[in-house]
Formats: sequence, structure tokens, C-alpha cells
Amino acid sequence: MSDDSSSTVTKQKSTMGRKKIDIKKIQKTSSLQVTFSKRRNGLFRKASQLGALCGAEVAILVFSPHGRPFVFGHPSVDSVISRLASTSTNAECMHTSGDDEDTHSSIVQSNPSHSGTTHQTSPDKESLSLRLRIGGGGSMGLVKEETQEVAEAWSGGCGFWWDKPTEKMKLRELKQFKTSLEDLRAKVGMQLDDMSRRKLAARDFLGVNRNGSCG
Amino acid sequence: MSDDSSSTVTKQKSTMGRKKIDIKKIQKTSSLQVTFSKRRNGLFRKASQLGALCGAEVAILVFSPHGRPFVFGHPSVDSVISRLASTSTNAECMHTSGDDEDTHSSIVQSNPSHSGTTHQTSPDKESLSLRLRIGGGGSMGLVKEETQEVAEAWSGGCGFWWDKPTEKMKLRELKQFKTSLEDLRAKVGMQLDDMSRRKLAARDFLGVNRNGSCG
DNA sequence: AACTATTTATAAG
DNA sequence: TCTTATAAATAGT
Repeated sequence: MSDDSSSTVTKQKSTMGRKKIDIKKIQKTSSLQVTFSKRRNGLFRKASQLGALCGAEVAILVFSPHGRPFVFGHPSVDSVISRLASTSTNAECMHTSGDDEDTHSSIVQSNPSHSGTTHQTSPDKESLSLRLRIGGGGSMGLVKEETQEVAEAWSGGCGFWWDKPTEKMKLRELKQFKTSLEDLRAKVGMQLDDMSRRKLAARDFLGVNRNGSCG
Repeated sequence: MSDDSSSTVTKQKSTMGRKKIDIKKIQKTSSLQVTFSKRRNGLFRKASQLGALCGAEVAILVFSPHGRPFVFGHPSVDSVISRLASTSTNAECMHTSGDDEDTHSSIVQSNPSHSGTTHQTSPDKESLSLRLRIGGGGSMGLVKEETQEVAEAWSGGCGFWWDKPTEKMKLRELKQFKTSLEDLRAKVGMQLDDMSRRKLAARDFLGVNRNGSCG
């Protein structure tokens, strides 16, 4: 706000400011990492806001250029995936689009099981050796310190989680994840049959070519 | 840039401009829908850019407040989900990253199968009766008209897709999705066993309570 | 990791 | 849906 620009001294710009870039693969490794990190955070922030603002459920999986996975979920990844699984049981539609720089790959719609917004599960902290390299933080005056810790404990590590899972994982959550997967497996199994049936029915209904593209 | 504010006529602002809002559940239904739509698009755009810029793979699932699912994937949802599934099964080591500042729920790490960026499947448009209510797009001077159309066709329906799936779906993709699910089912199955084993081993190694919370 | 000048995203209308 | 003023995200330092 207040800036005595009336002064004679020329305040030279300390930075050039943000520059426009085109959406092409970044080549420079260092900036690639920085950008990935920044934008991943930005993406998750947006997702979080979408969830909070609209009561939407969101799950995001990201594989870094190096192949490292990052997951975001609101209220949780498991819940969203489970919901998709159950959703898919009754359903069938999907579509893919594609182009390159600014595009969505596919958009799917399914059934509304519950429209209520379950908010984020509170991070029950009964971690084992969770606080390994919590460090970080700093100027964040927010209430989600707890989540913060958990997230960092998850992301910062040198081994992969399935190798030394307990080093930074809550056994409770491991169990939950397992349950979730079992559930998913069961649902997927049902869905496969269900889908086959529906697909055939749909094809029949439409009377479309029952020769090639949709066997 | 150029604005002759020196003129006597007061150019009254046509809009009040963007206002700051707090990230709480929007109550007004109409603005909820508008906001959801805008922000979902924004989220997908960001995800797309992350993929293009960094060669990352991204998958997003969103359930609208009404329960309608929207999916985004780069290069495709299936590929990312499959990768997650397979990821959990193998193992190798790498280094860390880890930082976070806003609100993620959880972050997981896994193995780098391939760091290359498989780019998006080309949009073979052989939809059935896809263009039902395409309407839309007017002043969009971009190359993604197609994507735009598709997105609208998907989101702007009044019925649910599982009710009238074939109205906007490619049977070919249904088949692909099924295959993908079969694959996922298999992988999940393996992972479950793998996880059980590892969990027990880890528990043993740590000597933690083998009574309650981690059955 | 902090800082800004800018570009983008968007709340209102 | 289209515009506009402003809030936010972020590229480069």
C-alpha cells in the first residue's frame, strides 16, 4: 500500500516477476523439480478448496517425473476410490478425449450414493515412529499442523513405504488400507460381471455393430 | 494499460470484480454449482499442465456434491490407477523429496517403473450418440474445442450416465475399462497377500503391540 | 526457502 | 455464458 514513490530514488525491481511460459515439457532438471513441487502443491490446494467449498470428494494420484507417487484425498483417498468402485458396479459410461496441452483425458459420470460431504478424517496420531524428520514447517499459522506432520512423515523418506512401511505409517491405517483394497477387489469382481452384462445389454439396445469395436 | 482517467466522465465499474471468499461450504445452490464447475475445470487444467510441464502422470476423481463423478487422467485414468496398483507390489529404492505446506491428507511413495511420459491417447471419436447437447462453446479461440464439447456433453446431463450410458459412450472404451479393471483386480489381489506378509514382518521387526490396533 | 512482478484463476454481475 | 475487477498462483531471482 504505502510506498513513497514520490522519493527521487528509483526503486529498481528486485525480480523480473513471473514470466509467461508455454506448456511444454521443462528440460532443465532443477526447474523441473521446483516447478513440479510448486504445482503439485498448488494442485492439491485447489483440490482441497474444491472439497471444502463444494462438499465434493476428490482423490488425486500423481506420479512425479521420477516415478514417485503422491496422493491426495478428501475426505480420504480410500473413501473416494471405494466410492468409485461401488459406483462402477451399477454403471458404465465413460469417455475419453484428448489433445495435448491443456486437456482432460476422460470424464466419467456415475451414481450418487450419498451427496453429503464427509469432511476430512481427523488424523488420529498414534503413529509408531512417525516423527522421524518432521522438521519443516515454520511460518504456517494454521490449524493443520497435525496433518502437516503426517504428510511429511509420509513423503519424506528414502525407502519405499512397502519396504519399511511401519517406519512412518500408522498400523491402523495400514489395516484400513488393506480393508479398503479387499473391498475394492470384491467390488471390482462384481463389477466385471455386472459390466459385461450391461455392456451386452446396451449394445443390444442400440443395435450397434456387434462385430468389431466393442467385443 | 491505457486508460484516460483524466477524462471527466466517471467510468463506473461494470462489476465489482472478484471478491475474496473464505473456504467454507457454499450454501447458495446456484453459486455452488457455478463454482463447482469452474473450479473443477480449473483443477483439471492445472493437472493437465502439471502433466505436460513435468511429464507427470496424474489421475483425479471428483464426486460432485450431487454425487456425479468426474474423472481426469493424464495420460489416462486407467494407466495411472494401474500404475498405482503395480507400484505397490514391487519395490526398489530411491531418495526423498517431501515438502508440503498446505493440506494434503496423505502422501505415499512407490517405485519408478518408467519415468518416461507416455502421452495422451489420441481422441478417436467414434462415439455413439455423443453430441446430444453439445451447445456451448462460442468465443473459445482455442484448439480444445473438442475437449470442451466432450466435457460439456458429459457434465451437462440431467440423467445419470448409468441410466443412459450409451447416449454418450464409446463401447470400445467400456471394453478397455473392463480390461483395466481385470488387471487391477489381479494386481490388487497380489498386493493384498504381499501387504499382509510385509505388515506382519514389519510388526515383528518393530516389536509393537500385536494385540490391538493393527490386527 | 523467500520475494515480487506478472500471469492466471475466478467471484460477481 | 461473457465480462471485468480483483484475488491467487507462480516463474524467475
